[in-house]
Amino acid sequence: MRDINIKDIARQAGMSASTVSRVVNGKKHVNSEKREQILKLIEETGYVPNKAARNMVLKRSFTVGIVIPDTFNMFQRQLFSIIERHLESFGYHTLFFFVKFEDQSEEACLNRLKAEKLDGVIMLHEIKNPVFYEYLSKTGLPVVTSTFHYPGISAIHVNEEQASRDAVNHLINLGHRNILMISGDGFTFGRQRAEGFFQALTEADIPWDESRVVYVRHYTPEFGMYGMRELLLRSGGSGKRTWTALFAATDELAIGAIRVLTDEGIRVPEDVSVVGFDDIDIAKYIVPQLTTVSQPLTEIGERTALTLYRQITGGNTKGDEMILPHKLIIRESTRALNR
Amino acid sequence: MRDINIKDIARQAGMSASTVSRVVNGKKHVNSEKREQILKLIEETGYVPNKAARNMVLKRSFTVGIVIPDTFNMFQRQLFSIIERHLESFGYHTLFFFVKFEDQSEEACLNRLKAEKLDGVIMLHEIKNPVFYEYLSKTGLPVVTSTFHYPGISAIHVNEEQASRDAVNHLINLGHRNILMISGDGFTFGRQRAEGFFQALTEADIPWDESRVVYVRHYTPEFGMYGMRELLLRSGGSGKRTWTALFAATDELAIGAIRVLTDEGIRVPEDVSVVGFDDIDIAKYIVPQLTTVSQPLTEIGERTALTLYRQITGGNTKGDEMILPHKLIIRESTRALNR
DNA sequence: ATGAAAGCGCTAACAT
DNA sequence: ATGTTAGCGCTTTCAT
Repeated sequence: MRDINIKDIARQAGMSASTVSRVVNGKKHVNSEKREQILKLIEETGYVPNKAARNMVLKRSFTVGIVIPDTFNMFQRQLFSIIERHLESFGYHTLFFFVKFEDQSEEACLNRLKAEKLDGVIMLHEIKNPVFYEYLSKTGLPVVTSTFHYPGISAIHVNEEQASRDAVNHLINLGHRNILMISGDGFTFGRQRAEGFFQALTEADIPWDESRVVYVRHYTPEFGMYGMRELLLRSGGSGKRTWTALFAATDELAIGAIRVLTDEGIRVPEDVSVVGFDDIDIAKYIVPQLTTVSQPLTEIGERTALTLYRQITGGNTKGDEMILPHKLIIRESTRALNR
Repeated sequence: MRDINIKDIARQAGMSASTVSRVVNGKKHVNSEKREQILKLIEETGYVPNKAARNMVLKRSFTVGIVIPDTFNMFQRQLFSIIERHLESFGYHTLFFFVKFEDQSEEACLNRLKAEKLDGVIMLHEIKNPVFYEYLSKTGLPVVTSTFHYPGISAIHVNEEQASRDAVNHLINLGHRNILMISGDGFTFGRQRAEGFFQALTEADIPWDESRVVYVRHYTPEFGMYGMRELLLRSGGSGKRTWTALFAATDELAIGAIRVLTDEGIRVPEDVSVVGFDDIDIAKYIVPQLTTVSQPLTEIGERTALTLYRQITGGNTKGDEMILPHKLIIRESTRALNR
């Protein structure tokens, strides 16, 4: 069945395509009787304007691209739902660009980006290839990065180092001094969170060396298990454990780590306190409820969408960096060191 | 900066747009020297064909729509990643249609669907409005439903009733007879899983009435908590507990339920055994590791993508229903009733 | 093997 | 207020 087009409507109404177009786009200067008639016809026929044709002549798509890792975690999953909702309320559709782990994926993503005539781009994923950013700045395409920062591009994020320091200080205030960390080497935030960890130790005059942190490949429970096992190995096995607290760069890492600890007969929080990061949805349901750093998900999503919208509609916010407040959420997985 | 188009390339190469088009689309009948020259030019300039123009003339978009609930859970999240990957390997892009809880969202979704000139649609969400299905069958648009079935539409899913029966039988075999269930009223699978629950009880000659199942609004941990509290209330509070096992229609429901049980001082699995459904990623990491029914995620994703691809490319598979095998995964959250 | 020309469905400038 | 017309960037006959 051929879809019906604007000319079909025009013909059936006995008017021109222009008039139909005006009605469809809610323009002024059209007789209200004719408007009604056309609207009725549209309703009856189920006519919907062909988007490709529309995009072509308008040279835009009313669509915003969201660049997100293929393996997006629950934090990102929640974030993009919020962003998608806000964008929709601004009248934009959302097109996802899943970046896979493979190298050429970034390039493929860029090519699709070019072909789409997007109105703007939101990046929830830290692309490595500088060509990507060059293209964005060269074309002047509105962009905002969410949860990380790239020079010259508007960004919405928390202060990662400070947030980590707060998490670690919570542990220190609880009396812990021998603290380990699992982080990842994939993205900037992994290094920033580790940096905050070291800063907190330094400020508390706790001696440390690099071996206190293990860097894993992905921020998933599975890699949390790997990281925890490695840390256990480094510290001479669970029998000779002298450390009493663990900071994980993401909640999912923490969940994996807790799994290993539990299997080893090490109780959380009785034997070891654990802090995560992100405050993903399930953090408050699992046993033990996870103490974690909460990023203001809703606000990040809102501000990201709004900042992009402002850029698209001309308010020049390009390059602004917005740091939103994080919050330490103390739950059951941490407690005072009993000694 | 204006994006460059096919004419720019043609002019720079001193050839016609037709030739460039042939090269871009890998057609025969073009001098290999000229082909090289054009390819080089494309490389240098970073030219990418305008998708809207291409879609318009071709009357298709090489894009598949995926209809998915706005609040998609982790199971769906994993599923759609797999589907997206496969579709991409077939040369199709993916466009997401998030259906929100509000009523008019389904209609809005249908309108967008119409405007997009999609090559096919995959539904991971059970749309209620019959107009939706009418449109699909009227246009002959390839469609596959995944994880549920609608008459006349190709479907890939497990046998929900049987899977539930298996889960409940596992509890029964462990000696449990007083078993409760949390399900949802939102979608068909919620009713099917409850149906399987009742069937298993009947088969084991365990008397039951409807009050053994509580139906909650969403399949989330939060609603798992509500459901568990309601069940506790119905059975006279945690003090007078006589039931010993719980079947939750999704793992997320189970996680919320376990949270409430833990808060009430009821231990899992020592006091109460819990079975979930879906085998979401974290099910094997949480404490206790969740016994659950695993849907063959990878295979469902593969078959869904493949079935749609076959429909698009003419192999007539329309209306086929494919039932894939589920598997009971026994972990730590269930154990034999000790009495 | 290549180019000229038509046309996809739509919007907007222009004319009336 | 409404219709006519041109043109968006591309593919595809149809000539040559």
